[in-house]
Amino acid sequence: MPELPEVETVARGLRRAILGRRIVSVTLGKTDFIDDPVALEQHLPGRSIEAVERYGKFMLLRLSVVNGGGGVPANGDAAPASLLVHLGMTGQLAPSPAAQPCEKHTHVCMLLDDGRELRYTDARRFGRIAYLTEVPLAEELLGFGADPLEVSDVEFAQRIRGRRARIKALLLDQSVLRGVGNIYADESLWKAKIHPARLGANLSAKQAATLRRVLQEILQKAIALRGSSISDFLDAEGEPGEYQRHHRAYGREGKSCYRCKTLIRRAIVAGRSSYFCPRCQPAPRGLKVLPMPGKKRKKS
DNA sequence: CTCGATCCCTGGACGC
DNA sequence: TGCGTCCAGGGATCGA
Repeated sequence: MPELPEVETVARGLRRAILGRRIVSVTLGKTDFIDDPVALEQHLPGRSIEAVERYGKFMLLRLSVVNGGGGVPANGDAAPASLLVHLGMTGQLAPSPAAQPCEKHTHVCMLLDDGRELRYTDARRFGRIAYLTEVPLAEELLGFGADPLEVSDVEFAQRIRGRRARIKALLLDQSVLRGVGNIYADESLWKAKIHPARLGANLSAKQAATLRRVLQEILQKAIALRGSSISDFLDAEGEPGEYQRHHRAYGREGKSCYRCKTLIRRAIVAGRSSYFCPRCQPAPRGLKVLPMPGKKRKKS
């Protein structure tokens, strides 16, 4: 489940592996998660990858302007463009030798000028790929919130304490903060001793400041350990991350809290499994969060 | 504004 | 072994 640290890890790996490489040709598999598949086939070949950036959970592969020997390219690629990639739940983007058989669920193959292929595989296809020129890209990125690693104390407090939504929902909301997902939301709330169902507006200034600080510490540490590999996250070198060993809340239902030994519980908050210590992270008064609707099925 | 429900998708876990 | 069922979750969307 690639969140900010995992995406940052992949982006760093790609920078080392494919920067400056030219895309020779593109082969597509299933394309229902690609904005405009034809645009990839038309506009990627001939361009080189000039930069790899991360924006929240997105990666941005900056493409060179094509200038094939003097004239304006026939396909109009004389303007800057980027390949926007979201890994969704199960997406992987990594180079492989072209001779190596493709993994199952490989949906995009970009042959590079050094005999490798940059391949995108994604079993569930919750990811997204889009070829975008400058203006559409800028519009695309407009709606996103602050970078959690950069956000100031004041801005963080404004974005959180000005809202009556649950803090868990706010942390997951990409228009509030870009890049935080379920794992790092739960980890930071545990470390800050804040219950996920608390309302943003009800956090004290001190709690908001603590939350911002621990969120940044956790994200930095997770990046240093190359992300969390829960089920199938692999970086651009095909290696798993290590941060899952440091999880204190996420996925630890029924295990004892590292601080107080109370058993970690799970509840659905903001529509997501949320793990917390019921003692360290006291529930807000009047909380109506059904701790786990049992085996709730579709209503009959 | 905020909420929950629903859908997308497949692999893996689990029950029988 | 093999089936059926449930579940995970980021994000879009829609109705309450």
